[in-house]
Amino acid sequence: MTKYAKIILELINQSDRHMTAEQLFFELKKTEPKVVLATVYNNLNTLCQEGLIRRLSMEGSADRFDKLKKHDHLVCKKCGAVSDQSFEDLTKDLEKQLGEAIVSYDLKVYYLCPECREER
Amino acid sequence: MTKYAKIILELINQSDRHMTAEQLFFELKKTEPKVVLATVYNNLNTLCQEGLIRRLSMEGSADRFDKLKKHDHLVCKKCGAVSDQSFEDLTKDLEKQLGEAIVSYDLKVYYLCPECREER
DNA sequence: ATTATAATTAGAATAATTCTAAAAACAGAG
DNA sequence: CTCTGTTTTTAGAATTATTCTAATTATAAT
Repeated sequence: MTKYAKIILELINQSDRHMTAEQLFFELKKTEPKVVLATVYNNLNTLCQEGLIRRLSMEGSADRFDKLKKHDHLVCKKCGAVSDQSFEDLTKDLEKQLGEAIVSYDLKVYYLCPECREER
Repeated sequence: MTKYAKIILELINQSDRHMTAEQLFFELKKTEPKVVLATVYNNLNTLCQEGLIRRLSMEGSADRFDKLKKHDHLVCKKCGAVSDQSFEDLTKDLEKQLGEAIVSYDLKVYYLCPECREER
């Protein structure tokens, strides 16, 4: 594992924001000012391929990257904010039903986050 | 509802392919040779806003558009092929648990489609 | 130290999508 | 009908996210 890959992986694992490549790039720059956006993209791609992080493709905005630990996502339909949520009881069943053939799954639940709900 | 919006909506509702804007554009062109890609994008956006179709954002490829009828998706992790699937028993529970606050949800199950599995 | 291999950089290239301004189509009032 | 205002469509430039290519730098192995 390369230098930058290691730091990027830590950034993702330590934060519970769901950062885009660009946001990770800015974080990374704080300690590694020489790094370049393409490097972040490259490393994110290899980390995904190696199955060390998870890519979340979002409607209407750039992909976000997340730790592996299994969980689902609540996504605000209005502002796009993402938060973690576990629908364990349900997804346990899901996994059982799906069986071996399944590689993974992605459950996104869309709602209006508290802030956006007030604005209405 | 405008002329092209109507045809696009029909194309989506009549097919069970999960077409990208570009694929829809080529379909549309068969009967409406003058239409332009931007028009397809515009109409897809308004159809989505009006809640008449559903946008599926896919990992690593362009958004696909789908009819409203509630169902889930099986996505081949390798070639990206999308097919419909209903995990009704599970998602009924999901909806019950989620309750009022929820706008919608999106469940994608990743697997290896029969073709890709053979290739291995 | 020398060479081979892999990682990073810089920046051009690409793909998907949006934006802008002009042209065309349509709809209603006279 | 014909004029006028509004909406839709068009053409193409612009933008955003991402990938690619080639050169450079760093790392590891001999």
